[in-house]
Amino acid sequence: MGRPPCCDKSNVKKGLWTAEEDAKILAYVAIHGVGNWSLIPKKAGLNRCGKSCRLRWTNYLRPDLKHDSFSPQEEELIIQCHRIIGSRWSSIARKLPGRTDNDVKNHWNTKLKKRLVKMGIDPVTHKPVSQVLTEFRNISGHGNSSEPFLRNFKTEPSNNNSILTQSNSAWEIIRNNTTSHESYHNSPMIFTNPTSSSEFQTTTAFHFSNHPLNGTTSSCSSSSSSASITQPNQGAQVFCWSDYLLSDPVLPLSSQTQVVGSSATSNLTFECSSQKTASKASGTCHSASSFVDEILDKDQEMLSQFPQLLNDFDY
DNA sequence: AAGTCACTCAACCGCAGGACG
DNA sequence: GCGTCCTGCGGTTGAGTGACT
Repeated sequence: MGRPPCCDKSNVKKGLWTAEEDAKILAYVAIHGVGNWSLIPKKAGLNRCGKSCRLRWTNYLRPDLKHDSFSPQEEELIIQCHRIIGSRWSSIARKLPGRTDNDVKNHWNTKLKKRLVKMGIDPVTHKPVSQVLTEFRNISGHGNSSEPFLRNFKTEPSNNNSILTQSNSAWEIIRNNTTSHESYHNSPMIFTNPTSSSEFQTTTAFHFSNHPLNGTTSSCSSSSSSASITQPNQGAQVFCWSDYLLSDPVLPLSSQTQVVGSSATSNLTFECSSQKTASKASGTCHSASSFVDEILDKDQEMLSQFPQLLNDFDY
């Protein structure tokens, strides 16, 4: 059972705001200040949802907002921030005085993303598209582009943007070419750590072509500046990935409790720079850890290594 | 001039988390 | 601990508008 609606939607006005409605909001806020948005429509004489009033104030009426176009410096900052933290628009907007998260989000989606695509840069990973595709091919271990999920990666040599005209990014193509089950069983899943900068960006790909559910073995690889690209089955350290599947409702328990390490049944490897992770991964399975724990560990590791990078953002 | 298309951006939606009783 | 309310957030939608045919 979901939450009840914040207001009677059948009786509230929707759509664009009139100057009169704006004036009512401004007058009310000037006297009473912001807050208690659910009461404002009634008190200010507006036939609007309180949430809508808050949004109108936050995104348009606030006196500290800029309404001019984005400067090149602001655009550069958005791109840099997006590269580091991804689509956390509110955090990015806090770096841009006078801009709202909605402004930043819209500007990214309508201008900056397309600009990067035109430049041949994947707007998700902020890497050159060619590099993303090369890494994908390498990581997947499927150099043969006749693989169904790789067909879209065939590019016209004369048109560097041919891929991206079909979708927003190589990342999306990868996602779009996999159903949820395909991604589990047949296709690589690539994760980009949103808290990493360009220099420290970590792209991790898990290749489940030999998922236990298929009755065979599994492979996994990770690539980053601090963790070099490792082809499946070539990793130096054994990664007990099945630990992370213990609570996976999709998988039968018997398939999830695969033992690796000395076991020959798994070829899965995971190379990483974290000593903590490495020690955890070497030999013994750490069944108490979870995938989330691993990500948090990674965040902590990054925080300790590059505190000045992450201090700029609110988490 | 009229119709179509593409783009922009204001606004909406649903979800999550915190505060509070 | 639980339910409710409020607020913040990110994704998505659709009206408005200009460019193009």
